[in-house]
Amino acid sequence: MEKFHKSERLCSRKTIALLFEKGSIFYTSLFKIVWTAAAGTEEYPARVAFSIPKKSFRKATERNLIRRRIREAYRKNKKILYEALTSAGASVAFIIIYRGQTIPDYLSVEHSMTELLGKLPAEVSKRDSKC
RNA sequence: GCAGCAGGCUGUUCCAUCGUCCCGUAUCUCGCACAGCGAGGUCGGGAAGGAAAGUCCGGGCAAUGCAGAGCACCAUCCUUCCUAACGGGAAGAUACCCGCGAGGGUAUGGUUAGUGUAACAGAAAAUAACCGUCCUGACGAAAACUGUGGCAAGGUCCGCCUUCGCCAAGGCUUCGGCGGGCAAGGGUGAAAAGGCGGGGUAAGAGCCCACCGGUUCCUGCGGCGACGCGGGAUGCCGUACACCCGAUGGAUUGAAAGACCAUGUAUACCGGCGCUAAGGGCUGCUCGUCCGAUGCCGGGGGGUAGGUCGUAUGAUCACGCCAGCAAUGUCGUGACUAGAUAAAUGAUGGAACCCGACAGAACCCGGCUUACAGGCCGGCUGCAAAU
Repeated sequence: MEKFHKSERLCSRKTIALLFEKGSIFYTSLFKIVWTAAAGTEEYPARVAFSIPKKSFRKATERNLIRRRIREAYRKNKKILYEALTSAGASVAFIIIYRGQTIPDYLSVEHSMTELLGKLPAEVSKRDSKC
C-alpha cells in the first residue's frame, strides 16, 4: 500500500531541533538532506519532514505546491528506502529541504527522490562501518 | 450600435485510480486494567478566499495591573443617522476643481485675537513700487510759440502803431538726472491688498457714491441639523499652512494569551529579619504615594517534554415579511458551513472550453487598504441611426 501515516512523519519539534544541531548532511541535485539514526522502536523504519525555505519562495501557495509534490513523490517511492533499511536493521529520522530556486514539475521531483532514497541507506551503512 | 459612468454578482468544469486532515449513536479486526478506552481498516459526510494578504483601525475574549494631582504627548474633528464599536458605512451640507454629460475628486471644530513661515518666479509675500504714471517740487538744457516791459528803426492824424530786429524776466512745451506723490495698467506667482461703473484728482486710491460679493451684529421663514432663502444695521474687508484655543477618546500584552491534567525538580510566591539605593506601578515627565532586589531563616508551589480545553452556534449564513431614501434593524422559517498544531486539497491518466488572474485559514468577528485573467446582471449618460 502507498499510504502515508502520521507515524511516518516527523512530528516532534524537539527532534527537529536536535536534527539541525547534530544531524549529518548530504546533497542531491534538488535536495539537501539532514538525517540522524533513530531509536528503532517505531512502527516504521523512517520518519521524514519536508521543508521549503521561505527565502526562495515568498508566497505560501508556492511553498505549498512544492511541498505537496515532494511528499507525493516520497509516498510513492518510500518502499525502496523501507526495504533497504529493514534489511540493514536500521532506522532514521530525516528532513528533506528543497534547494531549487524555481518551482519544479512532478517528474523531476520524482527522479531526484529515487536518487535520494537510494543514497540514504548507503550513507547510513557508511557511517555505521566508520563507528 | 459605439464610447463611457457608477453599482452588484462571480472567480474553470467533469470522470477514473492512488493518497492527506476532520466528523459519525454506521460497521469490522486487534490490544488493554473491558457498560469503556486506544489503534487500524471499510462505508458515509465535510475540507481555504474574495481578498484567506497587509496587520492599518475598531471590538470580543484572556492575563497582568490600576490612590491622586499637575504639565506634556498622540489620534480624531461640517451635519444627522447606522453600528457592539470604529479613524468604518449611509444619506445630506458648503466651497473649490475636473468632465459635453451620467458622474468623480479634494477640503471641512474655533480664531475680523496673537506669533511664525510662504520655495521658484517676481519690484514686492504685507509698514508694497521694477516698468509705468503724475509734478501740488527745486534745478539744468534746448528750440519753437506767446504776451509784457525796455531799446532800436520806420510810419504817424503826435494819442500811438508796426517789426522773420535786439535785450530782460516770465509763461508754456520737450528732454535730463534729483526729490516726491500714486497703487489705476503691465508682467510673476498657489496667492498681489474686494469686483465693476461713476464722481473726484496733478495723477490716483473705498477718498466719496450706486450696485454686487464678503465680515460682524440684530432679525423673519424653511430644515432634526450642517445650512438655505430673505430684511435691516455696520464697515471698507487678502490667502494658505503651522503654532495656538476647544471638544472627545487613549493602560499594556496578544492564542506561543490563558485554564487544567500528568510527570516530580531549577527556583516563582508568601511571612520574618535586614536594607531602604537602583528599579516598578493604566502613553510620557514631575510631584505625591505604594511596592520593593540581593542575603539569611521558615513555609510553599512550580521548569522542560506530552495531552485536554481555549477552538468554531457565531454582533453566523440563506430566504421571506415589515420599517427606512439608504446604511441598517425587528420578526419568522431553515441551515450547521475547514478546524490543523511542523501543520490537511495533492499526484497520475483522460475530456471540454474563453486555456484558468491575484493568491493558502492558524483565537474569532466588523471595516479599511492593497493585488487580480476573464465572465455575468440590471441602471444611467453622450454620440450615431431609425421611428
